[in-house]
Amino acid sequence: MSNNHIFELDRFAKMFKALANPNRLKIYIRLVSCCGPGTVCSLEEKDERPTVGELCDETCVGVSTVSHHLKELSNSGLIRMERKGQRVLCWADPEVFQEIAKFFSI
Amino acid sequence: MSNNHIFELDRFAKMFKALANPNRLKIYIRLVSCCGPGTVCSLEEKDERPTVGELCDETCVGVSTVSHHLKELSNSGLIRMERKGQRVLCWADPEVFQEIAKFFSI
DNA sequence: CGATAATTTCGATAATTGTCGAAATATCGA
DNA sequence: TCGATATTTCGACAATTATCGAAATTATCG
Repeated sequence: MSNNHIFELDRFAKMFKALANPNRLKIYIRLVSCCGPGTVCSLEEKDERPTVGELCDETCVGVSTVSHHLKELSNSGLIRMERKGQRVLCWADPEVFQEIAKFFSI
Repeated sequence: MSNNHIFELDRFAKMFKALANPNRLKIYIRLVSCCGPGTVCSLEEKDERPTVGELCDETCVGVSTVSHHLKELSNSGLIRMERKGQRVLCWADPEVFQEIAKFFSI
């Protein structure tokens, strides 16, 4: 942030936009808490990754809305999604998380 | 983030929303680079704080738009503004910056 | 194949946003 | 008080967004 990087303004703005909705932020925090850097999930325990339906239950918002929010989080690069049979597993991208952390470091 | 805080979801979402527009993000980065934590400006050299007009020149966007963006950044808590004669000085709130940094720390 | 379950897409609607130029307001200096 | 400069407010408009339920899609299991 404070260094003279040619800065990927639009990319970061897009990520912040993805975090600008309380429901999406809630989802993202949920995904970081289970699958962020430093968690077991981010290494091996991929079973911890929640599905779309589980996130839907937790946020108490319509499933189509959750699906839409997840797509936006995914498009911004913050999270990843992968089909596993009938379900789609979601997790926060640890490297991108670190990138933002670095953004906010002096 | 990873600790069990009762989390101020809406407040943070609002701050991220303020950063979700490229022009506002640009302004915020500008204000952090001169008036953020660790900079001289945040301590004593308050003369470094840019005015609305200066930010307008740097962003190449209409003055009313810049004024509007600054208000939004200010409303979210990210920046502070203070009238000094004819001009209004702007700077990033160092404590809030730290708060976000902490948010993105493990 | 047919039924069931999970997820996405579609279509719609109300609400919000980014931007501008013009007008209004505030402050200073002479 | 008048004129110049800086900033905010106003009014407008096109674009985007959050949300929902219904329909379509994808995958699993008998």
